[in-house]
Amino acid sequence: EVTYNTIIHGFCLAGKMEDALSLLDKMEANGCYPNITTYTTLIDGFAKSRDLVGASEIWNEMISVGCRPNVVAYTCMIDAFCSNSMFNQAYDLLGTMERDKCSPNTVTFNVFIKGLCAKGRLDWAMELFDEMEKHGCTPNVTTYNEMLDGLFKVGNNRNAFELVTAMEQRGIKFNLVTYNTIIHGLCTCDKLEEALKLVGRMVIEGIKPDRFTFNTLIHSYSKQGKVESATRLLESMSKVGSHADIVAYTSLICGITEQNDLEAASVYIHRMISEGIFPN
RNA sequence: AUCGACAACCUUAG
Repeated sequence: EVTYNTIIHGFCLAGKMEDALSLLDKMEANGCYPNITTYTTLIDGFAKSRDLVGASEIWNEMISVGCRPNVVAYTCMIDAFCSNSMFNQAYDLLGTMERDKCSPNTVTFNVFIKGLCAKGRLDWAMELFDEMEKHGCTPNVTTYNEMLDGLFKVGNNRNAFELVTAMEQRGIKFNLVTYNTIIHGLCTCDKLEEALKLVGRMVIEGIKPDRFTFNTLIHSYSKQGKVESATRLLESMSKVGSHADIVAYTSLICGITEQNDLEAASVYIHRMISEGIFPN
């Protein structure tokens, strides 16, 4: 079963849900019984493909063969509802979990909060954020990162920075994503100097800026017309082990093009191609 | 009172 599960997981990651399903059929035909992991893998795959019908079909099959959903299965199904913006159904399922003596955990709430944040439903996300403690689920750094990102993206920088302060007070260690999220938030409101200060701070903390960090800054510099700085950043990436990728080049080239410097733009297009990165 | 191996959450351009 593990072998089947692993391959099914591979198909799900590739978004090839038809192949995943035919493998499920095959495993059943060969006398292998799908287990809870098989079902959660498939439900998660459908959730990520935003295919609620597919997810529900697996869910129903799981129930009909007498396989009891566990916390992962419920969480994946909540994810499926959330990716379809069906938050009321997701919330109902959260209630079902409690009744089913299958308590949600921090990941369950994180999935729900992520879905709400993705749709700008920060009001509801903040409620859940408060509510999860009452369910015995402590927000972790991922929870905070999701909330921060959501708050910045709806332009609620004030609450975002309050949350940053709260994290510091509660001793939540910032990770790479935390820094990248805040840096992105600062860049979005053109506070590039503040963003650079944070880069300095993360380095001091021993956290290496990655391509998300660089790309965010390159985009921001390009947008502000500071193409030289953007270029310098892109050039420096390889020195710290992050290879410039399609996002870095696209951001820089957009900036250069804004300046009507088409020759420079074509230089970078050729360079990215020579590095095996093809413009899309 | 679990041999081991498989499943769920966060950040970047367009």
